[in-house]
Amino acid sequence: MAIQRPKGTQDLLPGTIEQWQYLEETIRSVCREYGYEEIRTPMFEATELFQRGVGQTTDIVKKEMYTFQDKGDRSMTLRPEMTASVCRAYVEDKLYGQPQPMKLYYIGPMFRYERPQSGRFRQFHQFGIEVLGADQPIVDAEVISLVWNLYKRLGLIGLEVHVNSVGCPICRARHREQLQEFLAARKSKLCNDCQERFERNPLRILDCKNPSCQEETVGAPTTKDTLCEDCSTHFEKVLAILGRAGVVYRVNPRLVRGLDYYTKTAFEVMVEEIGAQSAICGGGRYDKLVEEIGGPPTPGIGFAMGIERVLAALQVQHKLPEEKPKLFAMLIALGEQAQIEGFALLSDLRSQGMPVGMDLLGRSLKNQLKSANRQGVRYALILGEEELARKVLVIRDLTLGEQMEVSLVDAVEEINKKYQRGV
RNA sequence: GUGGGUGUGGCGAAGUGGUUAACGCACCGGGUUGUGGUUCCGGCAUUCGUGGGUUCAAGCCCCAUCACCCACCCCA
Repeated sequence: MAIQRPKGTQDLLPGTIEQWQYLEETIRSVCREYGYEEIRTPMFEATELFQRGVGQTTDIVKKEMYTFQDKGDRSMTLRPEMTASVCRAYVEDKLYGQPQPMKLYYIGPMFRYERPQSGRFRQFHQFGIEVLGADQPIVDAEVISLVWNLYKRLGLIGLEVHVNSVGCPICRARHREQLQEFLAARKSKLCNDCQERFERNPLRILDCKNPSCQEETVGAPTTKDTLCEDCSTHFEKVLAILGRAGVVYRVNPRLVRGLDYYTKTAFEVMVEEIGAQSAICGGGRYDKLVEEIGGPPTPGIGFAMGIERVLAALQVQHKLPEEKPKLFAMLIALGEQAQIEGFALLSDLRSQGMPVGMDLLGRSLKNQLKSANRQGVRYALILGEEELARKVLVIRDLTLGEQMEVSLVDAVEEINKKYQRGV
């Protein structure tokens, strides 16, 4: 058996790569409009960065990291997410010394060692943004509204934006305590998974899909009941701004995010119809993270969006742009001399910005035309010995089935005219 | 890590023990000397993921193995 690509990775081939480019271009223009600048960080980092940044107790760190020893016997890890890296760069490159806040975005591959399934890969791609150095509720609203408007521009429908506040470390601890108290009596009625979650992550029980667990958690204390004054007003302000901006959201008091670093605002965007992994975006505020990895106390907020999942949603909703012909014209040269002259003509056309091609397989006139037609090329530029002798070029419109002759000296100009007209 | 499903040419897909492995699409070539899109003709799997086994005989049965898919956990 020939060598195969590693499990959970993919080759992006011509035909789909255009969809990626379209999505990336749309992302970049929305980011530009919101005043975000791109950041690129290494694809691997010291393992410790993720252990501290993402959190020792998370599944990502406990079982999903691609970790290896380098030749200097240092433990390195392929990045499973990028927030920790961006915060590391913020500290290491002293971005706190620049005008604040830093508004950054990234697009790139992430790596998690998991069993692949629909919408889940070992190498997957995320677009994300991070705002560092601003703690105002309006920042939270801007971040959420950026994704919202991106999805709107892409034409996605049927999305659900869930918003919650997980509070600061103080009220979060109180919530956890009250929740455990509430659930203690019902623990035996919960599913096995939830019984395990009881100690490790009781908040997650609220999110269990098991119907009986949902029943048992009715009336459980929510984050909303336990938020401190500061967290609660922050949350209210975020919601007010979002509402006025036209973002349709749902407050979901059961929304808890999996990564340890979140504080206050947490949110998630879901689409059904792309399979079990329906979250296409997740994010929130992380006011303690920069400090955690050794930087100055700095508030932060961001999100990560799964490129593959958004593409899947665009696909099922038929919102991807149609495939366009790659070439505008195809030169059909007959005879060696014509091939040499035609090749030079192509160079001229290309230098004017026109995408043009010619047969590279030595095919007959008939098969060259057939091939041009199948590729959806609009014009065939026929140059044979006869044309060459008369210093003319036949421009054949393959859509209309009509052709005209132009003198070779005027050819580039004539073709360019058609190109500019878009026909 | 756990459970289920699938594996036939570039793609889709017949075939459920018996001579040469349907068909469709795509691709390549041709239908007399330089004009495509329709049509016609031809080419394109010594072989059915891989390795064993059963049998006179296996793509079809058994075992193992690998790969992919889906779901759980969790997440983008």
